[in-house]
Amino acid sequence: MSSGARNTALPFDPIAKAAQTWSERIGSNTSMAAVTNVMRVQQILQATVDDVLKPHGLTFARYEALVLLSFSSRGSLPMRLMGERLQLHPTSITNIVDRLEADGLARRLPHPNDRRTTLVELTDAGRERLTAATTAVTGAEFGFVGLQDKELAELTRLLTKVRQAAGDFE
Amino acid sequence: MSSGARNTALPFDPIAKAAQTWSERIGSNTSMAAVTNVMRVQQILQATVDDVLKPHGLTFARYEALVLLSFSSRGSLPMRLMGERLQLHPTSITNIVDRLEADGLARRLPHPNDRRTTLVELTDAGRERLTAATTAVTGAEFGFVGLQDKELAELTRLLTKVRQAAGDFE
DNA sequence: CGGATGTCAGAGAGACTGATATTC
DNA sequence: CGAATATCAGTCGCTCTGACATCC
Repeated sequence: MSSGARNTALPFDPIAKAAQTWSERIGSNTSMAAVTNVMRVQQILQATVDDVLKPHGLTFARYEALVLLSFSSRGSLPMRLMGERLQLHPTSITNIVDRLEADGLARRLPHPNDRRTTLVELTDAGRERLTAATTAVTGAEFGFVGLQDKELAELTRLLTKVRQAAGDFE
Repeated sequence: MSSGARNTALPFDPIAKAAQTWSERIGSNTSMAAVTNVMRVQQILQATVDDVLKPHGLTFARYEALVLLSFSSRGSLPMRLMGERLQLHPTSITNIVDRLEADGLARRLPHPNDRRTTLVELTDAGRERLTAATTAVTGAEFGFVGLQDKELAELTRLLTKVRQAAGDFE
């Protein structure tokens, strides 16, 4: 994770070049170019955000979990619900909560009515850590550079459409 | 990899909901929403493409490497150049080429002039595998659904702008 | 009983660091 | 000599599958 292969600034866009060769030899390339771009931009954003969060002892996945917990109205969330919102496998949630708990940022609680369920809530340390991390990550604009707010909104609109078509939500 | 947490189709968009809460409590959320969308769409695309490629014994990373090799004019590429084009760490290239070679899809060759350099070229089996995989992956439109060609092009334009601003190319 | 919830063990692919041999 | 190329060993964070205990 983090820095990656970002030392070399190529004199041309390798993805655009591949897209052109693709269209010459294979055919329509709009999907292929879009996919490659999503993959690469995700890689860039992940590396940047993780770099920013590293001094705070967080990864983006854990940061997202903290944000989610801080947004819950009751102050705690069942693990199952966390997995649903973050679109993560139950074992991934277990893993993330394990690490947050080991760092003293979150705490497991028994559910009052349903003993199958485990609730998770932020600790005071978790809240403080989240505040500091949020300052850092918004200061870096989440690694997002080069786009105006209007373009960011358009990007969000297009990607949301994809998620909906893929069945992420209704 | 592959399927992931895609069983649950939520009745609402969790990312949009988080973005709204974010703007109420923290402030401007355009970067945050865009980043989360990129992360999630990448996850969806990766899972879909890997599922399609699995019967062909390939991952997206290996598929990309095969495409790159097939696009080279001389029929072979130095490993260093592969890393540059695919934006991958040298050890990742070693890893990928190891696997392609183990599957008989690519072959290492000594460089005629520079004995530090290792060239990689496709085998006939690699070319055949690539053709079959390309048919499969284009048939699935690389997992990209819900967007018109025009929107795909716009998406590519925006993401390319991000990559350029991030210093991927000049 | 069937279904839901969370955990554990094990595996996998990808990416990193640090060290190393070889060659220019 | 320093710089470049590729490899190897080890590590890490994340995710998955399959099995399991517990509880509704």
